[in-house]
Amino acid sequence: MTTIRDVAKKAGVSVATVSRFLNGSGYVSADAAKAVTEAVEELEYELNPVARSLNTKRSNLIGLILPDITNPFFPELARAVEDVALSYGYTVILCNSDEDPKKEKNYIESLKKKYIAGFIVTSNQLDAPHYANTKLPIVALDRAINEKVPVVSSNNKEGAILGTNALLERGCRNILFLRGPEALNPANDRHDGFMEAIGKAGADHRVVTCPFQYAESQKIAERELRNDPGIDGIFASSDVSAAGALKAAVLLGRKVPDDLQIVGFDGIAMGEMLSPGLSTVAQDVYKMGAIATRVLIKRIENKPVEESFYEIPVKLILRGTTRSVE
Amino acid sequence: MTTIRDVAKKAGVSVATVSRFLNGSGYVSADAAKAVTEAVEELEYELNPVARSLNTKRSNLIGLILPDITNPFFPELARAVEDVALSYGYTVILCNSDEDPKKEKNYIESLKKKYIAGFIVTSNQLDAPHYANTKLPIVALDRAINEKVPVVSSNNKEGAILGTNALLERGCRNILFLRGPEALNPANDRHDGFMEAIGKAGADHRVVTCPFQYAESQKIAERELRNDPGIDGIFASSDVSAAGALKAAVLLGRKVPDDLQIVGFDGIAMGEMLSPGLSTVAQDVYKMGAIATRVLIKRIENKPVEESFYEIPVKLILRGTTRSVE
DNA sequence: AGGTTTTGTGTAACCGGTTACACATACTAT
DNA sequence: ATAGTATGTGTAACCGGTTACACAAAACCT
Repeated sequence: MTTIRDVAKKAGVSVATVSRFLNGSGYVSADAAKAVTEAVEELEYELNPVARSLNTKRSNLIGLILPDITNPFFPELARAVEDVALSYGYTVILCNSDEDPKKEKNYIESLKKKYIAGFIVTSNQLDAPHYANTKLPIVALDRAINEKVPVVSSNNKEGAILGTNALLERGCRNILFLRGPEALNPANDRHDGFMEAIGKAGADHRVVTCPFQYAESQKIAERELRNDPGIDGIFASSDVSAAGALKAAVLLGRKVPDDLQIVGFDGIAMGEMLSPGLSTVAQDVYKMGAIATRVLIKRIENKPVEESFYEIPVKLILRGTTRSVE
Repeated sequence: MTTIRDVAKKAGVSVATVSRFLNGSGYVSADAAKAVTEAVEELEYELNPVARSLNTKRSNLIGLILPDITNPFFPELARAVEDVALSYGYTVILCNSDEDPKKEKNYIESLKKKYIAGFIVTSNQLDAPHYANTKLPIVALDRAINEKVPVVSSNNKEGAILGTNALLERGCRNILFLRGPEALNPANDRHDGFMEAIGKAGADHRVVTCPFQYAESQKIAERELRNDPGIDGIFASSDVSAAGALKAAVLLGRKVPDDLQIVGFDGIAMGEMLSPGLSTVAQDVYKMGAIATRVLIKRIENKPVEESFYEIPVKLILRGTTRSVE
């Protein structure tokens, strides 16, 4: 392996000059620059990032902490993070936290020892005191940690209004809202949006808390549909819940979208595979990940960050679980 | 930050002794061990992995190279890899290759500089010459690189026989097989299995190549179903293709499973959300990832590896797209 | 001309570990 | 008693970079 000393010798300069040239720090004459460039070329020198890390106490590692990559929401996020990180020369470390603060803390501490450059943290938990102490650059998705940590999230409230109105405009007068867990910021924002839209329209409605899990959602939807056969619309706070509701409706023999219309939230790929295809309020997950990563890298590189709150617009996608509006 | 020198001073021994104790290498007396243990405790010393890496030229980083984490097959795999890696003290780096050999090569070379410990490589491409040169431990999923690289894969042929027989046993006499791309090992094994089972039964059949993509699969299935209304069974080489076929069938008004039965392959979570639920030959993706990681870590740690080929059994999951057998 | 500032470079310490080697002592075997 | 092995420890070089500091030459002042 060729080292910086080999390069220095070949170029007839000192290692300090080589290092300065390579880092663009300090003064280097044109002659020296040329000699170093040539030596690097000839020796096919490549800087050793570990040696560099050891004394700069920096690295190009980014930690991506998420509850579970298996959750259909996260792969696309991870993909975006990795794409952007790669394009800036960073490497992504995958951390499944299972929402367990202990696991999160372990990741943070063990990666800190590797001089990790920063973290992108996705969690459903509202608070996480152990992040507050961390001096490292962090960007959060969907949750506020403190004022100094930039947050990227979807325009959840607007999205819920969009979704609710889609049902109202298509004639729904008795809407079941499958809201997500109270502990989740986004779920609460969506709830606010739903209430606002439904309040304006003055339509009948019912709100039920429902985890973002398929089987459980199906069970809850079935119960609600049995209890109140008059329900003519379901707005679910996640596509997985919507899929459960759709399954329940089909099993109960409810005609979708003729008797019952359904709108989900998230826009995961599965939506189009269902029959009928799931209408949904789609988040631009890729964009969320990409922006979060760009913001993080700006922070890491001490470049100015314009804002500390980024709201990504959502988009209504209409498929077969809603009728066309007359 | 406390260093090994601080510990040495506090314990009244040399740094060499501390290092030997910490690594369990060389001789350390009981007295010295005790003193070092106490000093470590009191100073809350934690070893710096970067400094260690620099001169051992080793690390606890594992590279996970896969085509695209967004593909529903991979999140579970990634999860398994990360779980097992974590339990052995390793850290996982996520690499989306897009099946691009250039990207793969870049990942490998840039991670080599970080003294990465090994790679788990998942790819659909059959060959990858640049892996052959790498001296690093590698474990492959679903593809052979060379004799020295252990391979983990599903029992694809058996699975295809299982899936095909499930259709035959339920009365299918004219089966469409949506086979995957010729370039993929697993797809070819599944094809072999299908041909063997169908040959034994002597049933009518048709084989069509079909990418593992939803929209395309739907189109192909629709075309085939129109061409031959007598098709009473579809065996798809992936669940995504099966989902496309199901959609096509529903849109054409074919009754599933009464007129047409469908079996997929993979066992992704989406299968149960479809209506009717998708019968499928499920791979134990988590297990594949877990085994691959354990084998890799054994190789990294120079422990003996029993085999070089691990075949993970598949499991038939029957849901609504197949009838119950009389 | 002489003083300042800017430009340019090299030496050597340092980041925080590991380990080769030399040396010392204790235990065995003959 | 004596060589030979096992046990135990410390010194210092090394991994491959970065950077503080000292110093020299050139460029810019007034």
